Amino acid sequence: MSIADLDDIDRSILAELQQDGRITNVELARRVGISAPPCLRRVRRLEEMGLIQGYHATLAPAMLGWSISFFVLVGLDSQKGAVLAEFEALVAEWPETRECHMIRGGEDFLLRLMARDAEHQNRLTRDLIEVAHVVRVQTFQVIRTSCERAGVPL
Amino acid sequence: MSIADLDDIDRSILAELQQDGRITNVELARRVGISAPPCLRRVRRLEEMGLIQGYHATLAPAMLGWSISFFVLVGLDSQKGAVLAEFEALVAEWPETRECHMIRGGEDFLLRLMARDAEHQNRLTRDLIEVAHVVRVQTFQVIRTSCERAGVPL
DNA sequence: AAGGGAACGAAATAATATTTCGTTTTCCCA
DNA sequence: TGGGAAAACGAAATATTATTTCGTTCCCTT
Repeated sequence: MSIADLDDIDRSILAELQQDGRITNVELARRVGISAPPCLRRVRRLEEMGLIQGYHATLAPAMLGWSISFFVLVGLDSQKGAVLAEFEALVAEWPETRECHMIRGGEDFLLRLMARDAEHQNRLTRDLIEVAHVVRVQTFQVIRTSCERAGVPL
Repeated sequence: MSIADLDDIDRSILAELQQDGRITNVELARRVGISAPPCLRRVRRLEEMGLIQGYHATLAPAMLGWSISFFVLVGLDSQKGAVLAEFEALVAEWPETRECHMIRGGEDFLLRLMARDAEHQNRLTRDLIEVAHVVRVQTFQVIRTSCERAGVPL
């Protein structure tokens, strides 16, 4: 039940499903060079092993009214576990929070948020500054994204 | 052909597919309260409109040997269009590059990279510094990710 | 109120997923 | 190195799902 149990066919399956999560099992089997039943068994096994965590449609943010994406470096006045966990729990409740990474290298957290417009973004930034223990906030507005690959290199 | 053409059922479909991209059309139709044929027609329409850009399996990076994720703030010595485009094209060729955002707010780019181990990460960071026009590099190593939501708020 | 376009849904058909089971391959271990 | 068990395979049968067809309904406009 580890990476060692993966052969080339498994890796091909993962690559194909990462590329197209709605490919049919028949087509997937054809591409990786085995018949449908064992292919499906492999997919189920990869899911059960937790290697495949789920399947998601990728939507177009701008077309849905979420035209602003921005990152925020956040510094807290304490690195105690309870303070960090409290911060994480609070920002995770905001629907605009897409990612919250605890980091090493200058500040404590790097967030990615989405906003419907500039006013919305301003409100989010102000709200963030008001959060308990937050002492520094540095915003990086995304102008354009030239590369956005889902998942892992395969 | 815009967001105005979306009704509540369309939004429900998008939310369901963002949550589970491999749900069957029958189940999707049941959840959004219509029968299968019109549901499928709506999905196809949303795909053609570009609102649904694709479907992807979400894999477990650590289990596949990609245990390190890190962000890098990159500053260049020029903001000329050709220089920016050249940088984007170069880092996009690296398989370890997952995201490359041009940003406003302190530096020029924010990258997200993945590495197999610390040595690999060091090599990537050194390579980045050697890239033409790069004058500043600040690395933020991801210690833990408490929130990672795909897509947009719905 | 009548006409027309768009969307719906039941039913039929096509395609795909999944199970079953006999065969082949792989991998230990004597 | 040979034998045997376990695992994986794939053809075929079955179950489920996707997709098309087509008659009906619902609006919306005039």
